[in-house]
Amino acid sequence: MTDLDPVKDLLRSLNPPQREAVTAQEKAILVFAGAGSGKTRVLTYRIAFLLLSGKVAPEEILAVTFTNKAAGEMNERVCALLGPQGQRVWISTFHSACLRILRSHIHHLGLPGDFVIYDGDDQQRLMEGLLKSAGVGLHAYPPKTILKEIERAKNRGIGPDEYHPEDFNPYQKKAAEFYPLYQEALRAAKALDFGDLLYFAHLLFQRVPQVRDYYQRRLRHILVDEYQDTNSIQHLIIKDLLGPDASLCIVGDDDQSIYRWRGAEPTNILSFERDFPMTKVIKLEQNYRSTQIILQGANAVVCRNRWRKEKSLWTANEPGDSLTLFWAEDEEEEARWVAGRIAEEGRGKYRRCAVFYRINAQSRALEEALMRWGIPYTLVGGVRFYQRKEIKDLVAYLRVMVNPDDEVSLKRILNVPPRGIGPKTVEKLHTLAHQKGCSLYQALQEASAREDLPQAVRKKGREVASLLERLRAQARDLPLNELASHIIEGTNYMEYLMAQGPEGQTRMENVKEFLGMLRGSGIEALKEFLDQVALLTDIDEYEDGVNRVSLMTLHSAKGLEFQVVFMVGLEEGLLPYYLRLDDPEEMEEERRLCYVGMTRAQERLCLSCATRRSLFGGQQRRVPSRFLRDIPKEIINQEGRRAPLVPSSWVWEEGLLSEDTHYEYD
DNA sequence: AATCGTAGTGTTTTT
DNA sequence: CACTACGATT
Repeated sequence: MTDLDPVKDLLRSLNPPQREAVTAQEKAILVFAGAGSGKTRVLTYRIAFLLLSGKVAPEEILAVTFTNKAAGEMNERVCALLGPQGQRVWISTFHSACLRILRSHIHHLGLPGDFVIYDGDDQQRLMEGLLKSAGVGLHAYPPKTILKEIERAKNRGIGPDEYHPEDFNPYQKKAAEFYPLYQEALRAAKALDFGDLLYFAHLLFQRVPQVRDYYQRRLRHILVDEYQDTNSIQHLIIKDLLGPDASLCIVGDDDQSIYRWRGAEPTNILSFERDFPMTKVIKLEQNYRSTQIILQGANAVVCRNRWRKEKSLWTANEPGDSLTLFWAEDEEEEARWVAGRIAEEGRGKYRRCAVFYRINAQSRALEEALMRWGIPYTLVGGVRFYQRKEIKDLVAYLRVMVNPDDEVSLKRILNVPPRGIGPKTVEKLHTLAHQKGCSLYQALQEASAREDLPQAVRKKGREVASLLERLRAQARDLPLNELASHIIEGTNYMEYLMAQGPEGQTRMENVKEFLGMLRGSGIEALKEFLDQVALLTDIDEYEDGVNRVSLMTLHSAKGLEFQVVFMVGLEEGLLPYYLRLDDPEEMEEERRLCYVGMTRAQERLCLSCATRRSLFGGQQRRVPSRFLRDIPKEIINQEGRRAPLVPSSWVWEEGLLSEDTHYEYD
């Protein structure tokens, strides 16, 4: 029987701390939510609770999630609880939220609202151009490294004029030099990079108080998920948005912080109470997801971290089966074992199963084995769909339709497919643009009228310019898929791909798939599409509900759960990854990564490692991961061959196991 | 300007 | 192994 009071009805299914988190009235609420403790539920119920109280309107709530997919799911769940008014709650990622804010207010900063978003690839091309024209060697100063420094600065809210690192290393020196130039180039291209989306949002709030006040007045409740993975600038943005009377509820788990390398500051959550003195702290420690044994194993791994908030996750679930460990000869045997095990465990219900690995390169052996067993699978991530050359080419065309000033995109397509506009011609166009102080696109328009340019250049220029202009006119109101078809026809793109042999075949498939994904018509729909594409993540593309095994990296696995989980490659150097062994803090993050993977499992957790593995070209002898060693052996059931016990005298070839890492199985 | 071949290099995780 | 950069050739 359901209660007539919807609020009571809502709260009945929650445990006491969950209920407390949902109903708390404090201005600052910090929820430590262990893995599988129902935090998404708490967040959605809290939103529902606020709305049902009748004192809060949907527009007054902002919920920030980590991925677009999570945002979409939360939106669905809120709507399921409340009906259509749930649609009006603002649920979004940091990046999407900032994008929306900037689209309507960035003009206050003297930037146009119809900017495009540059991804890492675009950033690199842009930086490459700057370095080249400044005569800086790309080998001595890789664009990537410089960009990393700049991004680091942006993530901490440091602008181009304030960037003066104290312990200048050569890269930082170059970064300091090029940061302003880079920003200028972005501005000229009417583009913002990922970092800018956050940095400019913060800048906007700082410089233009009336915009900040508008949001502060409007937003009475802000909720943030995965707070352990926020960086400084995101923390600042939350503070900007939070008005004096608004309440902030953050949810997170320091044990699941796995994005420190990307600038996330777990201190944001750990020192939250210091930032907001009257914070109400709630701990969700009951796990509803996993068996006791899975939890015990995961805890054994993570509790060895020194830098963590003490907590005790427990479950009322069954003890469950032992963890399974398989010691393979090499990665192929490992993959065969996984496939065989899935055929058995999955019993045709493949969607129950997932395989996690540290790096994408590991997926290959698994794919081959699964294919051989006839087991359907989906690969999350890897070479991202929108990162593929052919797709990026088409996206570049579409971008130029919207924003001809986008120089990186224009340069990308100027000679794709090849139409005789090589580096020399581009150079000439560039000088022309420089002389006239106009954009490359305008220079292209004018090229045909210039007597001082060679015949060939004028002709080619005229052809491309008129093609692009024609398409641009069509972009105004044509359905997007038709527009894209016109691009393909107008450029003979398919013929170009066809000439690339068998590889071109798959590319053509991709292009066709891309065409199928285009919806709507007109320039506004196009803009919206481009925004979406820019902020898409691997996991956003992941479609659950299909009956397939899921293959993904441990990072992508965050936030998901599966009945049966396989974690492969539990070896020193792979997990923990060899590049992160020296720094103890990074080492702890590897440990958390392992913990995140393990806690995704509901019923069964199968672990594996190999004694030999060919990776990066060569074959390497491998030693089992120290994380395996931390799991009490009473809960491990070794399958197949008995594990080769690892004598402490084994020192890994590359010296990754130092002598003080006493390494012994008994 | 385009294309093909070779040599050399460096391999994470992603908004 | 896969990718790129660069150089020689068409």
